[in-house]
Amino acid sequence: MQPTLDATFSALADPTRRAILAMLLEDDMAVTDVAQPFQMSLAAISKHLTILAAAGLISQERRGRINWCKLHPDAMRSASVWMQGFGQFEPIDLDAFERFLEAELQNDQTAD
Amino acid sequence: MQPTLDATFSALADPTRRAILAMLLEDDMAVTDVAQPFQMSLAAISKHLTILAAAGLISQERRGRINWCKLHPDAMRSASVWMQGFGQFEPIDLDAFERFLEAELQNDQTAD
DNA sequence: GCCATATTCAACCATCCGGTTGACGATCCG
DNA sequence: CGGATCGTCAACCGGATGGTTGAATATGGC
Repeated sequence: MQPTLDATFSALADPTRRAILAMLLEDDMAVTDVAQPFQMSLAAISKHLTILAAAGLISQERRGRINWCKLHPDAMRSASVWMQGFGQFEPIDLDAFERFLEAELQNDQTAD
Repeated sequence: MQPTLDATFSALADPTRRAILAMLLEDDMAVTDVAQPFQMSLAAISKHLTILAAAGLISQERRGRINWCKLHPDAMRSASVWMQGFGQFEPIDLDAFERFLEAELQNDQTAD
């Protein structure tokens, strides 16, 4: 069963969670490593990850004492298709995407 | 200035608001007409419309005592591009979109 | 002018959300 | 074994969110 549009969109509505997804684009990560760039507590990040997992956007696989987080971009498909129904947006503008990613990361990682 | 991804995604996170957008795909509508299919109060719908307008997803133009709501799908572009950066989702699947729309409307309009 | 219509405003309420801290349960390592 | 590391759980907190109702403000039509 696919997660709902509700779950997807509200998971994506938080900048911290979007930044996490962007980080996971690079590689799978342990929870502690995901949390490292942020100012908030580990517990807070853990909650965010739970929400992302509930929306199907990531999976968490425990190996030893490490919980590996893996991106599942397919979970965005429904939401993406839904939006595209409102107007065929250009297939993909990677330049724009890069700019967004950078902005996101700068906003959220608050290099101290 | 473009509304933020925050505003866009959280506006889209509510099923009522998504249903409203779907309705506006057909045509511009007055607030009262937008509210008609829903069970909640007019004031509640009015608030939803304010949120959608703040996110740039609709505009409201007052003509006489009627406030006309108009869809602005372009406001979804940033969010759409952001998501597409996580995987090139098929350009557009109109069939899937139709199904989603129908599901949305059935869920939200709660034919009394 | 007066009444109905269209819409927002203001106050209020319950619930959800994002964060905190502190305790706890596992697991790895020396 | 014992200590450090990884991560979640539970309780708590303040502020946002989604809804309500009732009054207020235009505007339009007779």
